[in-house]
Amino acid sequence: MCDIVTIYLQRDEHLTRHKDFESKTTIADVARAAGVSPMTVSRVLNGHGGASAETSERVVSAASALNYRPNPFARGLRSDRSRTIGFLVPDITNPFFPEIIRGAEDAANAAGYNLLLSNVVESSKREAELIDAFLLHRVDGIIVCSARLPDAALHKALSPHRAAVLINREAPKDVAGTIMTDYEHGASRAINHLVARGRRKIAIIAGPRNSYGGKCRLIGIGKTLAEHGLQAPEPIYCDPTVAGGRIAAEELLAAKSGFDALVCYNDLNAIGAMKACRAAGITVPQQMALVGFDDIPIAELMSPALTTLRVHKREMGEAAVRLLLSRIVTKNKQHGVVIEPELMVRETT
Amino acid sequence: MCDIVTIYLQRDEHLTRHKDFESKTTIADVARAAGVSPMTVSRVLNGHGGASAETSERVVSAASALNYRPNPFARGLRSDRSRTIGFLVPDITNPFFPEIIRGAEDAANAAGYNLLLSNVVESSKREAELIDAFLLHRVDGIIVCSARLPDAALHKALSPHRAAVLINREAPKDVAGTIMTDYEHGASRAINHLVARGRRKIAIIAGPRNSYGGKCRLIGIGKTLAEHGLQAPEPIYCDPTVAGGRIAAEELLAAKSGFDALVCYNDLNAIGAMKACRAAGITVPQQMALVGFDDIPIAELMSPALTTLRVHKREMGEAAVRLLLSRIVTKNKQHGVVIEPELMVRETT
DNA sequence: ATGAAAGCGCTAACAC
DNA sequence: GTGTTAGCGCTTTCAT
Repeated sequence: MCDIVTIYLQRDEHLTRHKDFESKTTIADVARAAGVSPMTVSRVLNGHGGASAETSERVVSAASALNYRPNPFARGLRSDRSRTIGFLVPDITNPFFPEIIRGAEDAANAAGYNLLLSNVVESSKREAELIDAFLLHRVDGIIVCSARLPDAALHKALSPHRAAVLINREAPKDVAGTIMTDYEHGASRAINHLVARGRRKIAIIAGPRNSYGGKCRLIGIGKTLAEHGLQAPEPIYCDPTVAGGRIAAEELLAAKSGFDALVCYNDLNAIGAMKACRAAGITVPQQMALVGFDDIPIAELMSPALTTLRVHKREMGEAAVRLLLSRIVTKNKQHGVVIEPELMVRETT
Repeated sequence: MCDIVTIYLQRDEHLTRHKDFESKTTIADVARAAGVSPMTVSRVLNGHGGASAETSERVVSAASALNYRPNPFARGLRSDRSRTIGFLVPDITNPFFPEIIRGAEDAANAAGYNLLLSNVVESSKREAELIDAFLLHRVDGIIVCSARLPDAALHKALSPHRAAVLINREAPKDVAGTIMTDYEHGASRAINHLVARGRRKIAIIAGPRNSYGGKCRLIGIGKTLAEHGLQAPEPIYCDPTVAGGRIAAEELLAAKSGFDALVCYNDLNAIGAMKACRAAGITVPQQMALVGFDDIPIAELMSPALTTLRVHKREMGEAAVRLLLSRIVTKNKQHGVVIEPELMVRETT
C-alpha cells in the first residue's frame, strides 16, 4: 500500500513539475489546433494585421488554451531583437540607484521589455567591460547610469550598441540620448539657500573626481558663490560613500579653515560628514549647516533630517527607458531631457 | 569641401557604430579562418574536448581575432538553456535586498550565468505571475526571496521550473532548495539580550502576517520569553516599512500597556518605531529599548545606532545561486543551508 | 487574407 | 580527431 502511494505521488509530481517544459507547445501546435498555418498564428499573435477577425479569434483562443509561450530564442534568432535592455549602475547597494531601476523597470515592462542589470562596483575599466558584455546578450539597447569613463572611452564602448541612453552624463546626440539632472542649477539653489540662512564660509565635499555630475555641481557652486561675492573653496574629493564623506569631512575639519556650511556631493557623503561633526563635537545645524544631493530615503530619517536636493529618480529611470525605446525605433533621433532637482529643506540647515 | 567632410564623417560613424552588428561573425566565419569545420569550433570553444592542441590553438586565435561572440539565441534554441537565473525580490528599494542581489550576482557571474531580476512590489498574486513570467524567458532556474505566497500556491508556481531555491522560506526538498536565516534562534537571542539588560515588558511589531520568517521570529520570541517566565504579548502586524513600523508603534503606545522594549520585524520597522517614540517624547534607549532585524546599512547610521540581528545577506545570495546551480545539474538533490544571524549590540538597547 | 519555403546560428548525433 | 547532416521554433519573403 505504502509503496503504491509513494509511486503515485512521484508520478504525479513528475508530471506537474515538468509540464511546461516537457510538452513545450510550439507555434505549430497552435496552428494545428486553430486549423491555420504557423504563419497566420505568428501574424495574429504579433498583431501584424492581415488576418480576419474570425481567424484571429480562433488563433488567440487556441493559443491560450494550449498555454502557448513563444520561444524567445527562436524569435531572437530570426529577428535579432531580444526585447531586453541592458542597464548599468555603479552600485545597486547605493540607495540612489534602486529607485531609478524601479522606474526603468516599470517603463520597460509596460513596453514588453526586460531589464538586464549589471553593477560596476570596482573600476571604470570594468564599466567598459560590462557595456561590452551586454553585446553578448544581444540587448536591444543600453542605459548607463552615472558613467565614469572618460568621453572617448565611453563613446567607443557605446558605439557597437544599437542604441544608448546615459543618465546624468552628457554625450553627443548621435552617441547617446541623455537624461540629465540639472546639477548646476541645483547646486546654485543649495548655495542660495545657505547664504539666505546666513552662512558665508562654505566648504565642499566633491565626491569622485571623474564624476560628470560632480563637475556640474562645482560649476554651479562656483558661479553662485561669485554672484554673492563669496570665494569658492578648494573642493575635496572622495568616494561617494558614507565612509568617504566622513574621511573628507575629518580632513576638512582638521584644516581648521573655519567654515560654517558644507555642501556634499551626495547624501551618503553628507551622512558621513554628519558623523564626523558629531565625533568632533560640532553641532548640526547650529555650528555647521549640511546639504546633500539625491534625497535617498535615509536623508529624511536621519536626525537631524538632512537638507538635500531631491533628484527625481523614478522619473529619470522611466524617461531613460522611453527615450531608449524611441531611439531604437527612430534611429537615435531623440536626444534628451533635463530634470530639475528640488531643494528639500529639512533640519541640517 | 564641407560636404565631403560631412559625408566622410557620417560614413565613418556608420561603420563604427554598427560594426559588431553589421558584420556579425558567426561560427562559420571562425571555422573558415581557422581552416576547420564549424563543429570543431563549437567543440573547442565550449571546452568539450576532442580536438588536438594545435587545432584548438588555431580556433581560439581565429575567434579572438574576429572578435567572435556566440549567438545566445542560437545556442539557447538548440540547448534550451539560457544561462540565466530568475531572481525575485519583494522590493529592490528595501535596502535588505540589494546586498543579497549583489551576492547572487557575484556567484552567478563567476559561474557564467546572468541574473534576471524582478520586483514583486504589490501583492502576493503578483508573486505568482512573476514566477510564471520567468518561464517565458526560459530561465534555467529561479531564486525567490522572502516568498509571501501560501504553500500550495507557491509550490504550484514553482513546479514548472527546472530548479528553484527559496531564501528565507522553507519548502520540501523536491520543490525547492532553501537558504534560511535562523530567525527563531535570532529572535531568541534578542529576547535574552533584552532580559539581560533588565527589560521585562517586551512588545512586538511582527511585520507582515504572511511572512514565513515573521512566524519563525514569533516562535523564538514566545519560547524564550516562556523560559524567562515572561508572558508573550499580542504581536501587532504591519507593512515591513518605516511607515508601517511607525503606525504600529503609535498604536502600541496609544494602548498604554507600559512596555519597556520593542522587538521589531525588521530594521525599517524599528526605525519607524524610533520615530514614533521620539514624537511621543519617549527616550531611546532609556525609556524604550529597540531591536531590529536585518542590519541594513542605515541601522548603524541612525542615532542612536540600532541594535539589530545581522542577517548575512551577501552570503545568502551567494549560497542561493550555488545551491540552485547544483540543483540544476544534480536534479534537485541538494536541499539547503541555515545561516545564523548575529546580534549587533548598539545604542538602542 | 493566408500559406509554403527558407534559413537565422548553433550543436547533438552520427559518420569517418 | 574531425566533418556531415539535420533541426531547434520562429519569422521574412514570396506566392497564391
